[in-house]
Amino acid sequence: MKLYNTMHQRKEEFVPIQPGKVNIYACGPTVYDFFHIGNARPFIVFDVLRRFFEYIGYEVTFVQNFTDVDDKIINRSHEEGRSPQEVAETYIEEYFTDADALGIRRADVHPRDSENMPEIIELISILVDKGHAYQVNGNVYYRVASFEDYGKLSGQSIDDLNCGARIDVNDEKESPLDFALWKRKKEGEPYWDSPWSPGRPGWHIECSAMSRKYLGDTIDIHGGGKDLVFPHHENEIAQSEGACGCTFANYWVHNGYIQIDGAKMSKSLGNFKTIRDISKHYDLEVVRMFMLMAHYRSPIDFNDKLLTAAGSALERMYTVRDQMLFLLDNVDDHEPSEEEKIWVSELANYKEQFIADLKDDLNTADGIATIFELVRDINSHLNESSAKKTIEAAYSLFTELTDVLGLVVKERETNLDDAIEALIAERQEARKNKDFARADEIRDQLTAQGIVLEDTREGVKWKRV
RNA sequence: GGUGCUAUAGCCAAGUGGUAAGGCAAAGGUCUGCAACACCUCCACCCCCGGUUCAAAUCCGGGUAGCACCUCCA
Repeated sequence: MKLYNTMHQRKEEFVPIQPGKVNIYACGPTVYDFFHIGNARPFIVFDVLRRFFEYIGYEVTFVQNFTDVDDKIINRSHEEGRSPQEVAETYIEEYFTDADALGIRRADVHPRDSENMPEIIELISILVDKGHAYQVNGNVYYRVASFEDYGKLSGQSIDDLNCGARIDVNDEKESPLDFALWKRKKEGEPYWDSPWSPGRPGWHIECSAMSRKYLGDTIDIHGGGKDLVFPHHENEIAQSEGACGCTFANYWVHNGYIQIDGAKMSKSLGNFKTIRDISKHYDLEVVRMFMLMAHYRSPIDFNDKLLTAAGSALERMYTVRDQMLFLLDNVDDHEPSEEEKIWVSELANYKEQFIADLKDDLNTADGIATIFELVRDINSHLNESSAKKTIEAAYSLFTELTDVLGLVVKERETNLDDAIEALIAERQEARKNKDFARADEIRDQLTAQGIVLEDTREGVKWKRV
């Protein structure tokens, strides 16, 4: 498995700390609102990374946090007139609603800041003891100058950063680059007791503390969106490595942005679209398809036209899946022919190719291309005279591959209203009597209801659109 | 100013030295009562200019255009 490691800015062969095992920490959402399509990308990417590692035989431990103590949540709670905890709780639930619809599996652990205060405070204490942090008036800051590797992930020197920094005025800090580990509470804010003051953690320390607690001092993979490289992940490294004196994460994996009209989508620019909004117009599986059709590090533009195209592509996968299920129900159980046996044995090439695609830095775009080659092969080889075993082999491979991507997950619909069944029967009767006007009338009527009819050699079929 | 990224068909998008995957859309065909699905066919001077090489979309140099980070942000 090769992964692009932001730390060294190149693809590297993945070597796990423990053979056969991989642990992954992905930065999760700050739960103060519905998440948007830009947030969704890393959730989907790391979900696929995890599924693929499992597919090729790794035992995966996957941790994704919820940031539930934060300025944005506090602001929101003031706006809504309820407690920060209630705001966080609400949006954690909403996260799962959207994530489920996107086919994102639950992490093994979804830790929250509020539930890990002892670990966060302990980590800050270690940093203070080691001289990497200092206290001023109940606030604790990280002393960036004490960590000589600072800037190694983002490829910048402390001097460069100092030079370009748009710094906030803060007399308490020794250097503008220093960042808060602990903030003394202000009026109306939630707080926890600590050796320094009643207050709350800064916005980088949680990930260091929770990664350490659940996965250990050194982990295999740490990931998130590209915009987290600096300062978030840079600061995490300073905290974690400053505290333990060892490497924090062996591989740093970052996904590219979603753009709107070529510009970054972000909450601050206000040009974002929430997944919840999109779900009103599209099945969210289409969004997943759309994301995976590009490599995770490429920036991708988002608009309705592209989403519609992704929907058509996904539909093609469903069509072949349903066709195989149909054949399995209707074909008799005879022995496969010699040609069929050869064809089945060659299916293994698709699997091999698919694995090679994803092993190359999780190239899902290539993986999907391979699946479409398989789709064409299936469509041109399987029919009502195929042997059941042959169809089963193709079906099993197809679902195996789409499962890795978390696509084609909806079950085939098999039930229709009696009224619609009756209409379909009436239409068949009309067609038999060459009353095509009536037949087309019924077909149009059903289309208007979202039921598309197809007259095939194997009989009439329907699907919902 | 510092640090990175991107530029491939109408649209999207893989491909990192051997002569352009895949999807969407359009066109022609087979199938169909007509459609739809499916299948077949068709669709690329790989941003520009130099260079290295038997061979470059792919490597090197120089341009041009766009984007991002350095500030909360996936």
